[in-house]
Amino acid sequence: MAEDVYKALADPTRRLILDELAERDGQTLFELCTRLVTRHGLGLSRQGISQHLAVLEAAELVRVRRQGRYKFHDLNTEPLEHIVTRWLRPDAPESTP
Amino acid sequence: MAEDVYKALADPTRRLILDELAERDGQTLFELCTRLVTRHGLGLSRQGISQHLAVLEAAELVRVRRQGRYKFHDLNTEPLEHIVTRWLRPDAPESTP
DNA sequence: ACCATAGGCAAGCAGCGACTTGCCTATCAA
DNA sequence: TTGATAGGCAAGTCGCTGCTTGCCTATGGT
Repeated sequence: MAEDVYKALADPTRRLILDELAERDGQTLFELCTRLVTRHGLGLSRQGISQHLAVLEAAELVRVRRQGRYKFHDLNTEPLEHIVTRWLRPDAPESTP
Repeated sequence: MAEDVYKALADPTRRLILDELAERDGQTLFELCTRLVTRHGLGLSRQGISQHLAVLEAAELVRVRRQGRYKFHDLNTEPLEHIVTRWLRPDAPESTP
């Protein structure tokens, strides 16, 4: 659902995960765990991050590709486009010739 | 705070309020009440909408101008710009010459 | 002065969501 | 095959938040 995007972005930890993936795509769950702890100092269980990734995946903000026993996560910014254009007024300066 | 924008957008009722204001700026609380009920069919108390407006106002998505006993609400889309550009990758096609 | 309208404050309830803990499955290396 | 690594499932706790109800303030009309 496209409506899940707003819910997915509501949590600050999920936004940090998106930040991490924006910086380096294709990270696995454990990579994200260690980087979130060491770089952002948040103490969170592995399961907590896994659940956050599930939400981001449901919102299609994160795409997943499996390979062996690894599961790589890629950022997908496409759903973000719609959430701004929804409320852009028709009086936008660049749309008026 | 800019972080409040995500929280403000998380609720579907608040998004409807933004829709209403995008269509017609400068509505008062009672106007929004009646229009949300009649046009979108959601049964919500006046106080509920008032609290939603407080959240939107804190996120600076809605600006307020008082006049007599009336309080008019205007949409402000400016905070929306940042929430997309935050995760836009540097590999954007239009930025590469 | 009176009453109706427009809005605000505060307490209370109920449900969702974030997080943990414990256990289970699957893949790779030795 | 055994053990270690990568990840998943399910139940349970706890706090936040959306919503209601009741009462209060202030402005405007008559």
